[in-house]
Amino acid sequence: MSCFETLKAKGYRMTAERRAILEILHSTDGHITADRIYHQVRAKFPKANKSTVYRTLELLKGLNLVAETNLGGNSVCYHHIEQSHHHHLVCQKCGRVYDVDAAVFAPLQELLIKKYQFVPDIRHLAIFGYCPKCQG
Amino acid sequence: MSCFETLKAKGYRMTAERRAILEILHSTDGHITADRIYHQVRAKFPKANKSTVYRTLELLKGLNLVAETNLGGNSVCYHHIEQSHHHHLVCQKCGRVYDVDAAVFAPLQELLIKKYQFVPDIRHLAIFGYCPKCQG
DNA sequence: ATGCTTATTGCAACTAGTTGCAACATTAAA
DNA sequence: TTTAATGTTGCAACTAGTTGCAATAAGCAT
Repeated sequence: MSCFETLKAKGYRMTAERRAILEILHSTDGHITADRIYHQVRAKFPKANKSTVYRTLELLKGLNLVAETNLGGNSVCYHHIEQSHHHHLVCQKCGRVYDVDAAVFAPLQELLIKKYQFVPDIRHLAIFGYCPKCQG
Repeated sequence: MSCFETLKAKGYRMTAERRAILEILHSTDGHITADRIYHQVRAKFPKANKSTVYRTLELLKGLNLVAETNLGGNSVCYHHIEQSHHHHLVCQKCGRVYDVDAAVFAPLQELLIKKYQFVPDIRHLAIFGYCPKCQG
């Protein structure tokens, strides 16, 4: 199901701004901040408002079409979800971001379900620490 | 080593505002937002500034004297670190917060070290999901 | 194509948190 | 106790993100 169909199926509407935001997310390799999305949307729709961008990202996040990740800077990053989920290891020293396969978290998820009857909804997690090059 | 000594050992100074903030953190059971700390400090020092509160919390966080946790509301929470570390399971439906012992994360930590040579610095983590009462 | 319902937008004002800078205050040393 | 060094504060202006509301426009039915 395409993003368009997912929106429609839930009674949401497809607007020019939303299309633009989805296109930006699709054409972006890696992460992008809300502010950068906003500026790109403005290039096409000069009077688009930032609240529209934030509200759209919030909506897409709720529909599981984009992932929101706090990579430790002063603003949150977004990216479009397609294939496999992955998480991030962020080095507190050098700032490098490493991708980790979601499978690594499977044991933790099972443990939380078994021990706490809590079903985690781990979508895009950033774990901070020290990378191989910055230890000691 | 007391908070006071930890600060002094690193060349930081103990001021009236810092003392007030530490007292508030110590006397608070559970979590408290920066804004609430700010208002309590103001009760004692009417012209204290919010940037002082934020800067002090940032400092204490760096010294591992307080933990910062995003519990999903619109502001981050703090609490003073004493005994054992623990993490949080936050229900996305009802908002309840459950404490989880840090030991639950030990296997994940080992895996990250072994597989990625990444040493995680998991201090206060919030995992979102659905609690026992809100499933289905 | 027209009209109706209601989702969506722009706006403006707001909250949470950050930053540069000059003034100030703690600490240790003389 | 005075002084010097520098850590800390208040201030004001800023960034990121949110919210209520009236105006607008998408999508559907006719």
